Amino acid sequence: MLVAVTTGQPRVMTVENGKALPSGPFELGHRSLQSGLRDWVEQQTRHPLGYIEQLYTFADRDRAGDEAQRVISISYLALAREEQAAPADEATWRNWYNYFPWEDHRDGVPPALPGVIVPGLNAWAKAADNTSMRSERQQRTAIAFGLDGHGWNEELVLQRYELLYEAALVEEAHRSRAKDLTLIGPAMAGDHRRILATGIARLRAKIKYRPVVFELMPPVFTLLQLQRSVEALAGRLVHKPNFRRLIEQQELVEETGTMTADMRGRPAKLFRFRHDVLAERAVAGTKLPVSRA
Amino acid sequence: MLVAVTTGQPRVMTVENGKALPSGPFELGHRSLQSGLRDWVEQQTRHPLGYIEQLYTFADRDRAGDEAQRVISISYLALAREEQAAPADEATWRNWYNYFPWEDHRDGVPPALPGVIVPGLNAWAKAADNTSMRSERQQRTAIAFGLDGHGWNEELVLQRYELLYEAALVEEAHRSRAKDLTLIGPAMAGDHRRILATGIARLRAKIKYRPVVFELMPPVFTLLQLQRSVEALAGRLVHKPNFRRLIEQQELVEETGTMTADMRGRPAKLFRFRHDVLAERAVAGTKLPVSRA
DNA sequence: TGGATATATACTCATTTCGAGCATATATGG
DNA sequence: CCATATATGCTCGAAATGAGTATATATCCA
Repeated sequence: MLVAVTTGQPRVMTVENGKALPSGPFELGHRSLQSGLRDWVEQQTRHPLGYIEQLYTFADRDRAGDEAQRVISISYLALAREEQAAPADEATWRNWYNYFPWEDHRDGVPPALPGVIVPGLNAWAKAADNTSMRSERQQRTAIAFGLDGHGWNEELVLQRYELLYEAALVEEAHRSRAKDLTLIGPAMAGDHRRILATGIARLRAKIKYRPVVFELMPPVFTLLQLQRSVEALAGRLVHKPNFRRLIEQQELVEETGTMTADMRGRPAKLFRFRHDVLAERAVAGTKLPVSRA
Repeated sequence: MLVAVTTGQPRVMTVENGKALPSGPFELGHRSLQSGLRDWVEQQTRHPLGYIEQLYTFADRDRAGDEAQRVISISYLALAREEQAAPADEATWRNWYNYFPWEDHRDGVPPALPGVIVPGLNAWAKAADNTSMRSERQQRTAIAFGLDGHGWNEELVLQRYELLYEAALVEEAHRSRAKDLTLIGPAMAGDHRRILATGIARLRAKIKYRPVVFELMPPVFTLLQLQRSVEALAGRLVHKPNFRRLIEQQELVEETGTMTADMRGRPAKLFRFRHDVLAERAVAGTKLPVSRA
């Protein structure tokens, strides 16, 4: 799962007309899985890769049809700067909110939430066999989707996807697509959408305590651009003065001396990431003000 | 990697006379890797498993000698209550600080740190080829081991182990064990000690925001016992009143109504974990006051 | 030319959280 | 009865956090 941010939107590299994440067989002859992966992706996409992190290893039986030969899939999260050349054939960048329309709260609560999802999940909860199961489904729904006083928690991406899967509100949950339910968002091959949800959750958690956003930024940027990137990933807006306060007091960036031009509004200072903090803080922690309740 | 806490010490299940972590081939015929693992461990150790989490998947070439057939190893972290019957043959619980004597700061700075480790790492740093490499090694050492004003960070277990490995201060780093260096702590088979370090780091990070400590506690416990377990894992002491404040104000536990007896000092209330918070908070977050700087 | 508008940047303030110390209560052991 | 060990409750100041306000400097367009 390869992520970038452009024009204020989080993008993910897809293949097969947006129906799958890039994947490939493991090549022998590399020192490690990571280096093998890096070579493979850079060759496929002509993008230099920044940060790479392992997501999860699957070997579940119901993934591939046949029993005898089980495939082990190791999923990765990688960050890149999109700017450069177009991706290789077949591969395209897609806004990840295409696949998770309920996850973008930057312009308020997405219409699909009160419109389709909440009613659908309520119906699913009511359809449970007994009372305790019903109330458990109700509670999980309320926590995951921030209903009755629970507040939206942007990190619960995977829990939300799994609820929708259990409630059969996403296409992947159906073997045969006969149902006349309103299904939410386009499906992807296999469990690729689940991997996507895992990666988004991981990234949303990580930007709060590791300086990984900078892997997604161009070499030089304004503080507002940085803020927009964080907001794109988190799917929610942050308080501008507080954002700047945190960035500056942690000395994550330094001024380049130059300013933006050709923009609406007052020109902004351009900053660059202080790469020396990687040594100090990659390890020791950072914080971004994506609120926590 | 199977973890428990008894008599105030963090233990890990080992085999081969403490030289290896339990491991086994993947059995087909299970629904998923996790369920397969759970069955396997419960059968091997006769311990019911609580929490399970995937650690990391390796397939590095230098792990097994031969090239043609590469083994993929998926490591897991699992938590259990030790109380019950003795483990199966060959398997024994060991204090994990046997393998990482420099990680236990509950009684102050371990003597091995100023005695052997810091001098060893300094020598290694000085032996670097050029100035920038020297200062980089110095800085990594200072951050990881909390030297010159950096403060001890208990989560950097893996970084510390890797430094010691790079500096060839642990036995695993030597193919031939000819060197006359003072080597620190007993080695384990393959990269098992590295897996252990990864697991400890993960667990130390996790107890701060997820209620996983309770997986290691008996059904009923005092607040001090709970505190001692946290301290055992974290390798550092916590402030008692603040610890109690956090536990109580988050309503993680409830009184059983009974008290301890046969103890020195004033009898303490016994508590049990409120399992309902798993629904609310397993997902939404918790905090423990293991300090962060 | 002069608002309207958009962005940049600086400062303030109340609330919450956190780390640390102090005080008191109730047991055991001699 | 006193030393000691543990339990439990309270206070206080420093730091972090969330939210609001004010001012500066651009562009756009009537």
